[in-house]
Amino acid sequence: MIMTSKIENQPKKLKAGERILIAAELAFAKDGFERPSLRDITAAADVNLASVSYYYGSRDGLVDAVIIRAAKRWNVARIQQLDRCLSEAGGAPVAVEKIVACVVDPILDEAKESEDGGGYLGSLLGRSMTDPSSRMPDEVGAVYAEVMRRFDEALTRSAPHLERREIFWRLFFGVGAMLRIFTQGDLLNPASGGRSGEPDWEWIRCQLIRFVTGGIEAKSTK
Amino acid sequence: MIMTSKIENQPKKLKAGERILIAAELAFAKDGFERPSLRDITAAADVNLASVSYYYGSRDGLVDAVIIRAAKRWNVARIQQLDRCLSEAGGAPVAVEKIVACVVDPILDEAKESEDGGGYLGSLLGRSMTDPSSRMPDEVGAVYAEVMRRFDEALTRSAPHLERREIFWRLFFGVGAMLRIFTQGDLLNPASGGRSGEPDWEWIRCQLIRFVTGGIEAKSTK
DNA sequence: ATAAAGCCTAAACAAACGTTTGATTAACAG
DNA sequence: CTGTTAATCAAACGTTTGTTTAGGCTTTAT
Repeated sequence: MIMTSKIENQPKKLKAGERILIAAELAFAKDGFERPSLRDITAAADVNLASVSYYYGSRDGLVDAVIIRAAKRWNVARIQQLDRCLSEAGGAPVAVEKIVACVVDPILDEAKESEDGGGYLGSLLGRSMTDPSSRMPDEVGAVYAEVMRRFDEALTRSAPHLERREIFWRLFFGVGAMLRIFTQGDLLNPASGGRSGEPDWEWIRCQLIRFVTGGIEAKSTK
Repeated sequence: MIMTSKIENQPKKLKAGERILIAAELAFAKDGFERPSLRDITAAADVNLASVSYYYGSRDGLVDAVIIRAAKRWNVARIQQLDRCLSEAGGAPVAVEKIVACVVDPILDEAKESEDGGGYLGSLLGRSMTDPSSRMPDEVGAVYAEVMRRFDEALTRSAPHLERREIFWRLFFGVGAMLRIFTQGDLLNPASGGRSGEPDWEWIRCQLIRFVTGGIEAKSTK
């Protein structure tokens, strides 16, 4: 018989490899790359423990896969948004503020839309760049290099007062400022400073972009 | 006999509790709060494994102790430097740049002087604020609150264009920018961007301070 | 239908972990 | 000295870890 085996193939039923990836991404973002055990992850994904070895070879392989997937997703979105800005400007330099937005928006958007409101997925980025256990896989290093090259190119035109290495470091600092939103646990929740009911993503975004833009536009140390 | 028991009490021979703390601080800064095992740490400290339980109750207790020790050290230095600036200004508002220096210098100085050049001790701060496993102990939360209050007070006078919550968030971003120096592993080493022989701490410090100052002085979103 | 490949699973593996124990040694007070 | 407390130690405890095994099930191709 044909129909008996699987009743339906609705979106709920992904293959084990995918389900692991999704569960692992959430677990790593929440608790770091070290703490979640494969038993935790596979239980959440509702797959067998051995599937991790089958699909990713080892736990480290799974960590790499999660990082690669997220990094590509973010960096593709960054370059797309930058290209859009560049074509809109039609040859003229793009405002620094807009370039900064291209760097941070893909991350903030994803965090904003994350249903648990905590920006777990955004915090994954923070961890993937800060955790000692996350050795940057070569595959994703190349993607970052390309992104860096593109933004360096754009800022060379939009912030001509800066030296080359200053552009690099100030972008670097800007990313650090953004990561801080995610890596400080329960700061987006109420009771921090003001009694804001829920994290006001748009306000924070404005604040971040203005801060980073101000930092980049600050005068050179030449 | 009296003299036979201990030949000398030179600085090399600290008590086990201290030696654990020192070894653990280095290990946690290098590899995060999760990875180093108590066997690694006690071996490096040249003490018995059970000493951790004896002095700190548990592994979590040791993590807390390391964080508390470092956080107090840094925050005391920050407030001291701020007080010095305030008294030098003699009632007038202190330049934003100087306030920023008070926040970052205690960390940068310690990293600079760290013999292995990698700023491991500075990276400990980054981890203590980013790692999911490092729940901020209450004892150190109070210290941070005091530091925050003092710097908020100073910036209210030196950056009067900002709302209260803007001051908070921009300081927050500034710390994130600083942390980035430490949490990106081998970026301070050569082969990154320029072929600088060794990390030029003074240049990086200037760059960081200028970036953060520019971010804080950027116009309000009011 | 039969074979082959891909996918999934329960069970077991050895290794490493944090913690506890009980005994031994050092420090010190009366 | 004697007695008491603090500090250190080797050894073992019970869990939990990532990984492997061997086999069953499903799908695809011949």
